[in-house]
Amino acid sequence: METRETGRRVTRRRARTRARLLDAAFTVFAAKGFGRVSIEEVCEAAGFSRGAFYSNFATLDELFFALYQERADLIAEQVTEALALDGDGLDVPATVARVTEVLLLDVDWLLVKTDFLVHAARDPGVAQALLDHRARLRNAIADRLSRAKGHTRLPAVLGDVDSAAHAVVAAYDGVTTQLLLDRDVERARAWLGQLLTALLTDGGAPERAD
Amino acid sequence: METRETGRRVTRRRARTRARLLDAAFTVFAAKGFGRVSIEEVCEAAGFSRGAFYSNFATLDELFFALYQERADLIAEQVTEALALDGDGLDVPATVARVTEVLLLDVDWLLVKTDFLVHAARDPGVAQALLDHRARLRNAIADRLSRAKGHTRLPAVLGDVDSAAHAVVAAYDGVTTQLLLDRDVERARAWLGQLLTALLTDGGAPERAD
DNA sequence: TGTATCGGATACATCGACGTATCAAAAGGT
DNA sequence: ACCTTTTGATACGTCGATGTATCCGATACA
Repeated sequence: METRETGRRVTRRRARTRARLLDAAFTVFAAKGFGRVSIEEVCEAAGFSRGAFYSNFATLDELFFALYQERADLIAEQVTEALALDGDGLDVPATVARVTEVLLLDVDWLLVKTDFLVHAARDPGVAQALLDHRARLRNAIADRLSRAKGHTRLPAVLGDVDSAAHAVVAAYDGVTTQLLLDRDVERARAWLGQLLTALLTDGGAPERAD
Repeated sequence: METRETGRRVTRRRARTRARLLDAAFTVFAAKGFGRVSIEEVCEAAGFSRGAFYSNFATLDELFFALYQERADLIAEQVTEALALDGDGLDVPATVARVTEVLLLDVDWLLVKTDFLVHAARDPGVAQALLDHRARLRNAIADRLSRAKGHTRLPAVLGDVDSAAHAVVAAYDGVTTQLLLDRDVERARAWLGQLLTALLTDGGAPERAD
């Protein structure tokens, strides 16, 4: 009778509609941009009326935040996995290729993510969430690099592995920007691979056994 | 409304109000984001009523586009200037410092620019304009690099100067993304400088005369 | 199966933004 | 100074989006 801690009595249906709303929101946001989407459009795309929305979210911002977090966690997981596939002996080109594939998988996601960036840039709370997510990714990369230390060496200017991880993220963001404009995923992947190789191997020269 | 070809009889007042509208728009867009700004807000910030707006622009998109082009041309000019200051013998750190200063001058501009990117990503025509602007910048950089060739050498993976110019732009975009979130301009400048140095000098090792 | 609660649909009132039509003042030419 | 054209202000009608209040069907649990 009480709905104290363990929550509501009915949760199966609720979870389903919430998920459907998030999925629909992703599609609609990707197509039109967060700033040009109304609550009603999202509901329509999900096959609900606005009642369902207001029962699950207070505002469109809230839904956007939930959507971002859901997908961002998914990506973070995939990246961590792609990083872990090698043993300790970091095969730079192969790992770079795997990670690149995950990061530049879906242009729609990049669109939504950039919308979210613009949104976060004007709201300190949201910005913090995004910074946290980025830090998580960076740490995964830094861990990977430091585990491989001794097997491969990094360029001098990038000093510690943290700087190197920062550089990787910056390269990713930079390539993303161009990709949003020309929509050429293959080229972006190749280009990101080249950039990361240049950054992570000493001088970018073809590998020498040492 | 039609815009006549030859003779506007009155242009002084018109030019002034147009400029004031653009300035006000910049402020308002930077503060709230393009997607959350109404025509009336822009007019109010400029000290006009909506009549003035509709007399000068057909839609908010049109104003946004005009605003972007105005400021982007200004930046391109400044960058070109900063690139030309050296003789032929490209002093990498000094030039990088100058360009970095120009590119990361104003966070408000970066906010507006990123809004514009998001906007362009969903409109092929606008995207083309942005791509053109980026190409102009890239070419200025590539020219600079090729003029300096023989004095300095580039890392092998970046091959031709065009790739190097691409890398510079990508680094800029990447650093911008982080800057939008943490708003630390000084750190961003230092970081961009470090990145560009790592990319443009061979392996990032201290320069050797060759 | 009964029943109390939950979840989503519907209807309604409100509000803000938009675009236009019209008007008065300003500006420029002569 | 006069007259014409431009330019920005005002007033109006419209439309879409929002949030809420209410209601009915669905769902879990006894």
